[in-house]
Amino acid sequence: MDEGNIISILKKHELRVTDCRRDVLHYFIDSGHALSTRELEETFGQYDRVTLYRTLNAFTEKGVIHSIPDSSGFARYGACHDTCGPGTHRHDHVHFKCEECGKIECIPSEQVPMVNLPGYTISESNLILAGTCEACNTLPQQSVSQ
Amino acid sequence: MDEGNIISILKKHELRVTDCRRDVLHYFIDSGHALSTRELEETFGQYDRVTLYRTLNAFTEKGVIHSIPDSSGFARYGACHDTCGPGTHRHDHVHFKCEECGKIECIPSEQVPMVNLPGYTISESNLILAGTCEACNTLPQQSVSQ
DNA sequence: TATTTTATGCAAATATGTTGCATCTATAGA
DNA sequence: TCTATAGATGCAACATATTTGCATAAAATA
Repeated sequence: MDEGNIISILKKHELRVTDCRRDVLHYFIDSGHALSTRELEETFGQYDRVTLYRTLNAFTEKGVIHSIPDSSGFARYGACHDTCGPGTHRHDHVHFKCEECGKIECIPSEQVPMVNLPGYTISESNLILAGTCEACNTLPQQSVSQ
Repeated sequence: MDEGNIISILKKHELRVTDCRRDVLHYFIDSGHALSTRELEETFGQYDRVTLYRTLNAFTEKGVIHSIPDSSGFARYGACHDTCGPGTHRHDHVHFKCEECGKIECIPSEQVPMVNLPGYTISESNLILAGTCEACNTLPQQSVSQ
């Protein structure tokens, strides 16, 4: 994606355009998988850890990215769909976590089923799948990166 | 649940019966919601933090409890169904997280849908719902405890 | 360009989770 | 019931993750 689009996404979400935010958003959109804070720290050593954390929080609050439920205890994030905005966040996602390579992919095509729970209000619905991804099923054993 | 049942559950899962394990398992079974490590530390101040972490890991390995995917970045745990054991863990769960009171409930009756992803092997399937629970929908505003 | 609002970097604090080791205890067997 | 032993506990220390305060720098607005 080109710089113009990156900038317009930031502005649309009421975020000031800074180097850090441009670089991080670029990376989110171009990488096909969900990102851990660890991976972001390693990728963007030029920015302070604190700045990266604040960037992630700002992006999450404004609906640019969403945090992904994970039982490993580390926060993970993925880029939101175009339809997400400050007040119009689309709250249903399907994610697949590969136990071999550790990568989490967003599966956009699948529909998260609606569940009926009388008395409850459901605003968000996340389906988390885990197993072995296509690449790891095909290729020989890969190194595991949490 | 009475002490005899607690002890038999521990033994059935190849776990030595100790005070800490009895108390923690009791609490898991009697509380209707999923527990954070934070809540366990606060509840069981008489036991060392390390012991509680090791208890959680032992319970998880033996299939007494399961960790619950959560986007907040904290580990959460819930008691497993009767069908779970050291080698026979049921790897599909539905959980509901209330945004008001912060509690996570296990919804045992619902079926997690099977998703077809060609080339992928799916070994686990978790559906995470979020919104407002029945109690918070009925009662006036409650305090939020993460 | 001047002003204001917000982002950044650094230091430090807090939270979360693990490891090593000495000691104690639950369990099984004599 | 007593004893041996594998495993559980507590303590100290470590490792990593995340947040907060504050001074400075930069972006947006007029």
